[in-house]
Amino acid sequence: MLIRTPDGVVEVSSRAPGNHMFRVTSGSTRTASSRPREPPLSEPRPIMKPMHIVVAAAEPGTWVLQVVSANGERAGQELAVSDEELPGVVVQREEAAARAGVQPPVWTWQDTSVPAALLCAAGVWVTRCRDLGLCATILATASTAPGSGALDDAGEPRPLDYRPVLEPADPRHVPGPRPLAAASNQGSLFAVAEERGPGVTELIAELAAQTSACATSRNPQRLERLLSLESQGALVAAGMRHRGIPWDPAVHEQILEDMLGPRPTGEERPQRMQELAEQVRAALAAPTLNPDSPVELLKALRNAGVDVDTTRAFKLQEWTLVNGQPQEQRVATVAPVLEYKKLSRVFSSTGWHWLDTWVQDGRFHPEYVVGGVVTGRWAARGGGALQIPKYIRDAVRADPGHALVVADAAQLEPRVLAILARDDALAEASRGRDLYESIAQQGQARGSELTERSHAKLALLGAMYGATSGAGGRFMPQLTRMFPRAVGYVEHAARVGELGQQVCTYLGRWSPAPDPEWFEVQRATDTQAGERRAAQASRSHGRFSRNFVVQGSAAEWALAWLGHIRQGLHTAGMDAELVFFLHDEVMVHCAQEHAERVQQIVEHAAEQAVHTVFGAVPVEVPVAASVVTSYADAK
DNA sequence: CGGTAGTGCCAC
DNA sequence: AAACGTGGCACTACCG
Repeated sequence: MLIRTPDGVVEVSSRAPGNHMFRVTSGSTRTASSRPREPPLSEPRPIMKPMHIVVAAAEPGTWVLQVVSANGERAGQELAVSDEELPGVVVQREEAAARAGVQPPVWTWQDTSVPAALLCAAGVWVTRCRDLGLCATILATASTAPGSGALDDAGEPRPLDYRPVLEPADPRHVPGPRPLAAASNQGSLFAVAEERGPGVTELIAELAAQTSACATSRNPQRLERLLSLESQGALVAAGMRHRGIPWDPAVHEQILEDMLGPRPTGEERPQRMQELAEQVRAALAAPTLNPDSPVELLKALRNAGVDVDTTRAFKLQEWTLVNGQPQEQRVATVAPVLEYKKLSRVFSSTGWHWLDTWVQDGRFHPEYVVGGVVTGRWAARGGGALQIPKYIRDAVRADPGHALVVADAAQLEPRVLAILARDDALAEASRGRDLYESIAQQGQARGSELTERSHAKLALLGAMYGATSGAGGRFMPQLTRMFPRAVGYVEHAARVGELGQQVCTYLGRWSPAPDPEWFEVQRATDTQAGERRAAQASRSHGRFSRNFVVQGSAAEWALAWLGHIRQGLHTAGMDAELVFFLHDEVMVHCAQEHAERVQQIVEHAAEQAVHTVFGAVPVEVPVAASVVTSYADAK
C-alpha cells in the first residue's frame, strides 16, 4: 500500500505482522542538526465544508443564533432564544440533519463551557462544535512561530497569517475553582454567562479569520483537524464536568477512619496524627515542634543528628540507609516523621474537608481546562482531579447495577515518538503490548546492551525528558544505537528549543516562545555566572521543547480517542457515559450489561484515533481496559 | 489583613 | 535539594 505523506510517498507493507515499515522513498533520516524538509504535500482527504450555526451570548440568559452557510455567509435571519429555549433549537437542528442524512451543523461559539452546560443539563446531544476561543489560542501561538524553528512537517514556513477578531483568552487565566456548595445554591453547577459576549457579527468574522489562517498554513488539513479535535474536546470536558465521577462518601469516610482515626469534631488534628506528632517530638527531643513547619522540622531533625538539608520524605528515607542497608536506630528516629507526613497529606488533600467541599450527591465534579497545559494536555481545577491518589481510589464506585470501564493507553508517548520520527525499529517494538519488554527482547536478539525491561523504560523516558545523568541518562548511547531516528527526533527538538525557537506537534500546535527575560539572560554572558545562567536556561528550554513535541502529539491522540469514545457511546445508544479523563486514561460509567460493549468501543476508539491523527502508520497504541466496580481494582 | 513565594507531594 | 517533562494544591512564612 502506498500512502502519500508530507515526506513524500511512504510504503506501508501489510503482508505479514512484523513487516510493517515506514519506507520513506524521499527525504532522509533526520539528524539533530538537519533542517526541516521542503513543504509537504497535502494529505488527500477531501474537506466537506459544513454549515455553521453561530451562537452568541447576548443579554444574560439569552442567545442569538445565526446560520452561516459553508461559504461563510449568513443564511436566513438571526434568532434570539432564552436559556430554556436553546436546547430545543439544538435538538431540532440535530434531528433534522440526522433525518435528512446530511452533516449536522457545527455549533460555533466563543466558549463551549457555558452553552454546553445548559445542553448537558437538558440531556441534549451536540455532534460537533467549534470553540472559537480555544482555536484562537492555538492559531495565535502558531502565528508567532518563525519558520526557522519549524520541527515537524506541519510546521509553518513563516508565521501563520492569522488576524484575530476576538481577543484570544489564555485558558489558564479563567476564573478559579468553584466548590459545588457555593454554586449549587442556585440549583446549577455552572456559572451562567454574566456578561454579553461578542456578537454574531464578530463571531462570524472570527470564524472567517480562522478559516483563512488555516488556509495559509503549510498543512491546512492537519491544522483544521487540530481545531476540530480541540473543540470536540471541549464538548467532552463539559459533559464530564456535568456528570462527575461517581464517588461513594461512605467508602471514603471508612478509608479516612482506617488511616487517621475518627473524624475530629473541631479544628484539631485527627487522633492518629496527634499521636504521631507526639512521637515525632519525642524522637527528635523537640517538645514544642510543629511538624507541619518544614523550617522547624528541618532544624529539629538536624539537632537530633539527622544529617539532611531538606525534609523531603525521599531524602529522609535515604538517610536511614547505611551502606545500602536500613539502620535500625536511624529508621526509629525518622519513621514517625515519615508516617506523620503521609497522614498529613491524606488529611489535608483528601480528608473530610475535601469530601464536604467537592463531593455532592455522590459525584465529584472537577472542571477540566481544555488546552490548559501548553502542550495541549488538559488541566483540571477544583479538588485536584489530576492527582486522585491511589489510596483513595476505592471511593470511586459504580452506582448499583453499574460498572466502571477504566482504560489507559500503554506507553503512549514512546509509541507516538515512533510515529513522529518514523522509526521502524521503535514501531516494530510498538507492536507488542508491552513496548519496553519488546525493546529488551530486541536488545537481546541484536546483542545490544539494552536487554532489561526496566532499563529500556528508563532510557526511553530519559530520552523524552532530557535526562543527562543518573539511571535515565546511563542508557542513552545504547538507545541511540537501537533507535537513531527516534532519539534524533527529540534531540533535534531540544537543539531548536535551546536556541529559543519554537517547535510544534504533529497536527501543528506550537510551543510558546520563551519570555523576553529568557533572551535577556541569553545575552547577559559577560560574567561567568551569567554564562552559567544562560546555558542553564537554554538547556531547560531545550528539555521543555524536547518533551513538548512528544507530550503534545500524544495529547492530540488522546483528544481523538475521547472524541471517538464519545461518538461511539452515543451511536450505541447505551446507558454509558464518559466520567473521567487524565492524559492517557479514561473512565466510563455504564450499566453492568453494557460493560463489555463499552470496552470494545473504547478499544476500537484507540485504533480510530491513531488513524484520525496520524493516518496509516505501522504503529499500534493498545489500550488496557478493565471492567470494575471500584476504581481501586482497575489495571 | 490578603497576596504570594517557597516547600513538598500527588498524578501522568 | 532528585539527575529529568507537564500539572494542582495545601501549608507555612514572609511582605506590603
